[in-house]
Amino acid sequence: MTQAVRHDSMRARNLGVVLGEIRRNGPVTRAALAEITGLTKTTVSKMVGDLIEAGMVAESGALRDGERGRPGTAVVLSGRRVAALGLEINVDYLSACVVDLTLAVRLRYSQAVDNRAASPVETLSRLAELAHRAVDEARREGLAVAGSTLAVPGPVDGGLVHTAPNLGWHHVRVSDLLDFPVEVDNEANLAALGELWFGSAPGDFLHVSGEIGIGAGLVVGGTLFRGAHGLAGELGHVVVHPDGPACRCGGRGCLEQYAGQEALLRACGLTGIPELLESLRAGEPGALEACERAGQALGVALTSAIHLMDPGTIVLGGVFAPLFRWIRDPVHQAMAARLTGMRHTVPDLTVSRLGSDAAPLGAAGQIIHRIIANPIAILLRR
Amino acid sequence: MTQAVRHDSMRARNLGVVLGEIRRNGPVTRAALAEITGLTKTTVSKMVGDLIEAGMVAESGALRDGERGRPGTAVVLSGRRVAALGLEINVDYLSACVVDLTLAVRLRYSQAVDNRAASPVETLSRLAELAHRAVDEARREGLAVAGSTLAVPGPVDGGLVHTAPNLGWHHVRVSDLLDFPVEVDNEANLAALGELWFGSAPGDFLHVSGEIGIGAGLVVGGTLFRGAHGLAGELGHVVVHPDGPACRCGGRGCLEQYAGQEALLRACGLTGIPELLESLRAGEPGALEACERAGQALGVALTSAIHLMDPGTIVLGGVFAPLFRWIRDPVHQAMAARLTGMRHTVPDLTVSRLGSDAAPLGAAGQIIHRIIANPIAILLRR
DNA sequence: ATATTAAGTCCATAAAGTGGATTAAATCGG
DNA sequence: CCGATTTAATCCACTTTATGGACTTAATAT
Repeated sequence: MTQAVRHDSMRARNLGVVLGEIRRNGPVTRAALAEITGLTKTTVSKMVGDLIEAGMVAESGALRDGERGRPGTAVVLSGRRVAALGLEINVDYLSACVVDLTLAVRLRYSQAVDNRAASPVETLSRLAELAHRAVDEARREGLAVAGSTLAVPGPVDGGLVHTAPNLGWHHVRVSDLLDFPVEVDNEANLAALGELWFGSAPGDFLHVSGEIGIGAGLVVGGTLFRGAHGLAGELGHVVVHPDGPACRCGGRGCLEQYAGQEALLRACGLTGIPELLESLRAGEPGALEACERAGQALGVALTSAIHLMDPGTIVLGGVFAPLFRWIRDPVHQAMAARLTGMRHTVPDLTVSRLGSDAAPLGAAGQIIHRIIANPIAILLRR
Repeated sequence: MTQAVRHDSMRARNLGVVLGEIRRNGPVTRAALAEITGLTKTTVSKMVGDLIEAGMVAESGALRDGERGRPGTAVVLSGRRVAALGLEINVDYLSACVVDLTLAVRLRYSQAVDNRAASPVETLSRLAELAHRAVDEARREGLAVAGSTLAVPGPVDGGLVHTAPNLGWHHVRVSDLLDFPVEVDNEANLAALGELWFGSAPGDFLHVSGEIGIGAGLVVGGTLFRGAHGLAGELGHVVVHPDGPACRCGGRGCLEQYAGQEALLRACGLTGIPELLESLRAGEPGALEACERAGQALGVALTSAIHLMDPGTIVLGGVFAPLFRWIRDPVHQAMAARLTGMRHTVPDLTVSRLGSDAAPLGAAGQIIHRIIANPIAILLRR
């Protein structure tokens, strides 16, 4: 439902529009912003002044473009003051990063811990420690951390982690166990947003994050698609073969049974992804064939996903990123053979540059993007 | 990208918010609207006055609710003046309907024509005739038709019908061949919206429209999901069996090859849906088994769709509506067996009450809903 | 050196919503 | 049955925010 607009919310929204255009259009003059937004120069000037005062925007010198007439002074986002904290809990590590308003990564922490062996309380208290360290260090650099988001490997509904099978979590309400406010979201969702904001993906893509399970995040028009209950994107359980091997989800022939990390390693008799990469580089036939098969299955599942969700491009991330060289062709062939009749073009198949960093970056980016869309909260805080 | 708000657009938006709440909350008093929207009574009163003057809202008498204090006078949407035209071209008929602002169907026209035998120009000139008749008759009843939408059986991108295989259309730009402005959209999309606004579906569902092909429209939070190029929802080509029979799309084992109208009839050796229904009612084993198999395949495809798109409920429409009695159980069983491990609940499986009327109703409803969201265009026209 | 052009600021004005006061029309209690 | 209370709707002076034209500033062109 659309909300009513009042004078204060009009101003709040317009501040967000101006700040958003400053972000999109790099160094811009106030006059250009007025043109872009449709607001008057007066209004834009006043807003830019407020944003500068709040430390969110800075003047970046005169913009001499060779045209005649008085040159404008361009403004850009400033990373000096406002920042956000991105957190991730995964099976064998914790990580945190601090990102400023320009989306520059300012701090990065990582800690190897086996979280399967620990209780949610233990894990979260370790995480809190990491988070406090990050916030303190950020403050020493003059950054004010305006919010934080936590990525967890499992479906999340309104701050409640329903199940994170690989962590052994059930019904964990994270906010009850942390001493600072945090938003919680699914790792695959945040990884897709990370790819959107920090990677090279355009505004429409399906990001496949193959970790232990296989998740996917669909971004359409720069917005994450979440479905009715926030459970969309479970690519790992798309049916590849209705009579295939039983899956831990209760179904049969799910993609995870063909292209999941465990299935992949089992198929070539290896114990870890590093070993698999080594075998692939050595050209061992068993490893190559296992990848070929996994790629074909992934191509079949992606075909269904493309018909249903119509993504712009496909970005392979997580463990599929290092394996890209070897799975690209089988995936592409399986898709091309099935899709060309219905669509003029088969979606591009690309690889994520971010790998496992995508989720915490997306987590921090989510806060930053919310601030840029609605900077009034920061203005009022001062 | 969010647009800047100015005084005029603030008013335009708030008018839409007020009108939307009048629609949602049935007969409401001005005071209640002020509470709901967060605007003041003064503002709401002024807007309701304007909307009444434009004939979009009417007072519906005093609302005596037994509470003490002065009773309010309730207002409701008025269907007196504003209306929209919904049009449909399908393989063997043309249809048109006029719907007023309250979503009451005021006029309905239908014409049996074999559109496969006709050129797009012929078909569209017949359609124009039907449309003009509808608009004239509506005017005689005091209705002003504010816009129209046309449903076609095939993917549409910005007014261009790329291919409508069952009509034999290729690259038809409809607006060039009609003498009145019309929006064009895919039939499955509009059928889903018809189900949303005229049927009994809640705001989150996947509407499956099985006609010659099998399409689907996903509605999330009352909004249709279209994907990156408007091609989302091609349920008929979700892969059920990667090595199954070849499909006209170039793939193998698509759902259409198991549950499409042609496959279904071929499996039991019958020539039409009426005959199939008769056989089913007579309990003939061949027909029952064909339905059982089609239902299982549909259940497998829906399982993939649910994992990927997380719909609230599933609504079966088109030819699946009359077959519902016989396919419900196999579909449900196939879904339940595969889904229960991952989700607490399997989406409800319901049947559409609208059948083939869904698309033209959705077409007209789309115009009405746009007017309700942005009534300023109508106010200015007077 | 002067004309022209464009950027940014100033200021009076307009548009729209706010909030408290007022009037209207009910119910409640004695 | 009448006054007190309560809620609806309207009225009006005021606030917030954006507008638009005038003005100032700083560059290029002639």
